[in-house]
Amino acid sequence: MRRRATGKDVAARAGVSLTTVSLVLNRRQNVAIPDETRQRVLDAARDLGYRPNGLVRGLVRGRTQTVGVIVPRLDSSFHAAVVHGVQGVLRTSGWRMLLADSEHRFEDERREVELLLQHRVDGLISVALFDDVPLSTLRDWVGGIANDGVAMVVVDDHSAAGLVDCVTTDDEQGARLIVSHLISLGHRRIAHLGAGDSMSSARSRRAGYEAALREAGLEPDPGLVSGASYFMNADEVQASFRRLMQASPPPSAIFCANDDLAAECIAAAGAAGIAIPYELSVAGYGDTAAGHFQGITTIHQDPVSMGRRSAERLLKRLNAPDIEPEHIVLPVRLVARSTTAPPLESRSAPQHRQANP
Amino acid sequence: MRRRATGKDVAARAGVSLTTVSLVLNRRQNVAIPDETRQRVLDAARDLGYRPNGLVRGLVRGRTQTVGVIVPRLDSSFHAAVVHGVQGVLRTSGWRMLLADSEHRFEDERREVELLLQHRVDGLISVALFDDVPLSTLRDWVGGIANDGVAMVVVDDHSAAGLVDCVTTDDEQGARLIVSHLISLGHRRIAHLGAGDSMSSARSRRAGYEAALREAGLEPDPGLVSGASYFMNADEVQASFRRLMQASPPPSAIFCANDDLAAECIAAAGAAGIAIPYELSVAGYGDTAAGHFQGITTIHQDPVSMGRRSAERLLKRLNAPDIEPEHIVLPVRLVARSTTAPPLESRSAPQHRQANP
DNA sequence: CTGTTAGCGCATTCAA
DNA sequence: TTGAATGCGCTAACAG
Repeated sequence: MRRRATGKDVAARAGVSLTTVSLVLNRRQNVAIPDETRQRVLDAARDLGYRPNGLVRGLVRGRTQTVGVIVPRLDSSFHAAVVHGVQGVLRTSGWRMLLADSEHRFEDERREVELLLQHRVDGLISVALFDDVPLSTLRDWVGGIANDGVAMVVVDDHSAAGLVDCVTTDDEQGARLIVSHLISLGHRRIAHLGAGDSMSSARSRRAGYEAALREAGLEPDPGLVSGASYFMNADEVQASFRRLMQASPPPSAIFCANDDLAAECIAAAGAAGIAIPYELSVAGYGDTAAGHFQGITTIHQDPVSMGRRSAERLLKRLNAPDIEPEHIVLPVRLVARSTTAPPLESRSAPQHRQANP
Repeated sequence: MRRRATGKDVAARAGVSLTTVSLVLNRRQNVAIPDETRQRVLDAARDLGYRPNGLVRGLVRGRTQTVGVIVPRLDSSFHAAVVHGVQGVLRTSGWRMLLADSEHRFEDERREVELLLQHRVDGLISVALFDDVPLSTLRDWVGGIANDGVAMVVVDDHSAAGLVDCVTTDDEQGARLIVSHLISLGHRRIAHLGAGDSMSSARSRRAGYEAALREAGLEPDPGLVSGASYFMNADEVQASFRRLMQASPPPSAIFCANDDLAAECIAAAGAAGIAIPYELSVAGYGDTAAGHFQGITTIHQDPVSMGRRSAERLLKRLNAPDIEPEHIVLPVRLVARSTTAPPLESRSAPQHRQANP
């Protein structure tokens, strides 16, 4: 590898000082440099294939124009879309992105963030989803980072709201929309195959579920709630599904915390010989590819926008570090498809399986 | 933002010199430091929340332990999966990743790479897909980078094979597999809705298509090939589809260059009242979510492995810069699903347009 | 308008 | 074993 040309080399070749080179290359305003000189510098730089050293620049200027982004897994389409949104904003603003993933593990995230900070990123965007850490630990950690003066935005989780900027979608409203949809179809026994309570979006979806029931004069039945995580495998979903269906009376509809769970749920129903949506309605959340192609009734959210808004907010904070932390909530909308329908008993004459209300 | 502790601060607090701090923190072998001193340094660093400055480290050491990754679009599941594979390898090796996207535009890629190089990435992984630049331009560009002594791996395109390391899947073999599958079902008039010839994978798929035909003693008919890009929209696909179906005799099967094109093709067939697979077989390529959920017969490839292999190769080259450029070809396999079947004429007595299976 | 000077924070000689 | 000195490549004051 041949030695890279430095600013000094350019200066020498152009017959000027290092300062002049810097001035020309950084297009400083309020410093007028004769076109002739400027051109000599530019030519020399081109001839030498000069590439200003970004590390040094960052070192001297005290900012790197780089933001660190951490997502749980890059192969989740949701997270990839968030990153895409972030990238779109950063690119057009001349920023770079250091990307890391946490594999959903808090310890990994912590380590990765440490590395990002060592590399002096100016800001941090974290799509924070941990199912393995208490809220207080999370808040302590995030608070510490913010306290260090690092700009940070947390996406899709508002556990750290108040400490740093958060960008989420309106999970509670989404859940409310979908449960209200089921209620308006005539369902009264509506179960929730949830995702536990460690992630704020899961908590919000459950809260929306209960709120919608109460608004309709229905008392939430804890026996109709099951599930521990967004990422349960087929067996775990099947177990949860069976537990829910053993309630008495059994639910006529199940609202699942995401589309993947809904897909598994539908599979479990199929295995049990239960016809969807005729005997059982199933709704999901998130409007992923799985939901789309399988015609699952779901809630649409827009991860690209989430990324975009996060990046915009981060850039704003970097320009004005003292603004108050904000919680940005993006709207969602119901997408009614073919896995939800009126319950059996509200249609024609009920058969053996279900009693009349 | 409070001032960050520097190595000097740590040295002062531990009552040692800067050198000692550096020695301790970098765990240099062949330098024995008394446990007592070492511990004092470690404690001081912890107390001060010392974070070694990665920029300076990179500057002084001449390597940043960072690789630049450029993909066309992060919201494509294929590209996201590649990046995920790359990340998996980098993480476990203590490397970081600067990520950029090109939006499929050569000029953007060039600009982004320039920025990455300014930031002194040690290596580059490019998922290079351009439909807008001549092969020679591409090779000149890549050759220039390699010539500069920058380690580079190109993924999913072998246009630059010989100049830098390339990692692709066996596109030609994949196309051959799928066309052979169609032939073995009895098809003789097999069309190809291709993706033009600017991307090497598209060229390879077409080559495999023609090879399979020839191996079966069928002469490729240029009139049965259409299409200009992987990213044609519905209207464009529809136009291509119509053109293909106007051939005489019309094809009984269409091999599309990717699953999305196949999905559009199926939609176009639906709009034309053509039953799939009964009247027309359609095959895709890539085994994406669209293909999976729509039951499209396709070729499975493994983008995560592609990313993984690329990263491994890059790290190897960084440790041994003079190894010869290699072209790594990953295997693919046929996934037969429900959009392909024997052609109409080879079954029972053909009726006018529709018959009973 | 342009050159000189002084760091940025750390790793790495070379001495002690 | 540890410390003092040097330099990585560049920008920003400050002069001239």
